[in-house]
Amino acid sequence: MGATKTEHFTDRQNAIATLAKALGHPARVAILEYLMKVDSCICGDIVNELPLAQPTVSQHLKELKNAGLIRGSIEGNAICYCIDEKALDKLQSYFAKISTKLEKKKSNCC
Amino acid sequence: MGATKTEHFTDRQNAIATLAKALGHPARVAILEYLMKVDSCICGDIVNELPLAQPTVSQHLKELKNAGLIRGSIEGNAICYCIDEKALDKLQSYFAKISTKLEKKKSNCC
DNA sequence: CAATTATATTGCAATATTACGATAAAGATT
DNA sequence: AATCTTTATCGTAATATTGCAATATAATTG
Repeated sequence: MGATKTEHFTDRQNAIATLAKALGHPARVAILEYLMKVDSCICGDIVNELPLAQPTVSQHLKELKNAGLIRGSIEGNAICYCIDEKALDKLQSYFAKISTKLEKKKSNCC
Repeated sequence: MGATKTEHFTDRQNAIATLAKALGHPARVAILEYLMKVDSCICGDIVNELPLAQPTVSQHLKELKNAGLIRGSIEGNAICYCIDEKALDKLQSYFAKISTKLEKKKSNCC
């Protein structure tokens, strides 16, 4: 055991979980926010912004990329990372939908 | 190593990461959606809805509760779980803010 | 082409998560 | 009170994550 039983859940549930999991670490939230802050996707220097060693940051970037939250394009010998809006829109619309549904119900319980 | 260095990040970043992490497993997304679907917070039978053993579900519920996404109240010998709207509003407004910011920028890169 | 710069990968240790059987706890039912 | 129902906890195995030093890779500069 120890491995998530993804096959038992819907694609949609797995997709949301994958995105959420990618943001389930403060370093990755910080990376996202840094990419938001700088106007264009400044290449590099994400490492300098974070209180973590370069290999660790590289790994977090990889996870964000695997989840589809950021893209990286080679720019000389540096790499230019930027946010993938589609993934964030997915999260945004998911939670927006939930919030409006909750609004309607105004929980008749607890 | 292996432990997240939360102390190096802002409270806000940690808070978002905690909520996101809690939804970083499809079973917990499924639980949330089930609680949305049933009108009132039906007590019990979450176990029957999920393809996981009872102790596993109990553990997932605990994590959702610890993250503040759900609340549980004792109702006889059963327990009535329901969504905590505040936590979901936090996520909703976070991603809404990000989406509008991204909209404005229309990424001048990559 | 040697040295530098920027990022990725490897390998590994520490810790966390996932899953479940067995069992406990606590109220409900008979 | 004995049993049933419902949920939690314990113990444990399998796997995943986090973090970093060392090293590799690849483009850039001198």
